Amino acid sequence: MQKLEGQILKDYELRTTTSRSAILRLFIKNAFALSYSDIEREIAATFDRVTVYRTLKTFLDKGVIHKVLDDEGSLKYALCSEPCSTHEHHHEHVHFKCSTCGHTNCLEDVTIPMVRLPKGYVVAEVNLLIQGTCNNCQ
Amino acid sequence: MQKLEGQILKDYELRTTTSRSAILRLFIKNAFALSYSDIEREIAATFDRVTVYRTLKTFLDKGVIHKVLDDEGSLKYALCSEPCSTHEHHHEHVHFKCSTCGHTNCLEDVTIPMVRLPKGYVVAEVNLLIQGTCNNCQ
DNA sequence: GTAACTGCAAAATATTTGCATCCTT
DNA sequence: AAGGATGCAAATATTTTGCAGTTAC
Repeated sequence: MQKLEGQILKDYELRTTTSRSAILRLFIKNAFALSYSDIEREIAATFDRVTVYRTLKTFLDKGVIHKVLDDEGSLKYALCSEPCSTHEHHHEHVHFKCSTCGHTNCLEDVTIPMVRLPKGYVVAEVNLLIQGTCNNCQ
Repeated sequence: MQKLEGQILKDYELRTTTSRSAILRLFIKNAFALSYSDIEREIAATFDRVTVYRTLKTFLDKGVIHKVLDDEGSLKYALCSEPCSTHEHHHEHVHFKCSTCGHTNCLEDVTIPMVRLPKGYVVAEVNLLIQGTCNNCQ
């Protein structure tokens, strides 16, 4: 079952405020990554731009959400999954961007195969962005 | 041997102008990916900001350079290698960002292993961003 | 000569900061 | 009550557009 926003805020020791709850709810409702403007589009009427910026920053700092790279270079954000935030060593992210529906989401179950790097390189973190067509848009 | 900027411009059927040559020379000189501000820092005195933006756009459109995703979400650019621009099917990029020196470069020789995706997903393009320590910074 | 490129000014966007007020705990 | 969060105003940064003058071919 999906966690509710109140619980998430409590878990991360964040105060429950209207804007945080609303933004979190957006992330919960949409399974895919949201850009700043996605969020603003849905919320701007209610909350100040600055609040949205600051809330995202707080969530990032606390590890509630993480950055998702878009192929165009625009940044998006997505909720961190349980393992992502609790296990220190979970330093891999696989994101899939569907070129049809335009949505980007995390593929939690996909693991990145070992990559052979040239001598002398040490890997700390790996990010994989895959583009193509998702199962819904086939 | 490294190609010279004049040759590159000719290859891509672009007019040879002072700013294009200068910006290309920057990319040739630096083996790593450059952000817009990296470029401006070195060039701004000589060329207008707008020219830099437009030149980068032209280079992107023609395939002279490609976008490099940064873990922070800031965009960088790097020269396309021969195979990158000539072979239609070269749709893979591996970039390595060293957390010590901060440079990001393309690992041309590294190929991305096949990734097993859930049923229904079709892959068109893959981007891998690896972070860690590069061979120089060990 | 002509189409393409550049620089300047200015518009449009995006992001950050300071501060007074309000709200959660 | 107190510290943290918000909203507003405004500063700063980033990117885009229009247009007139210049340049490569």
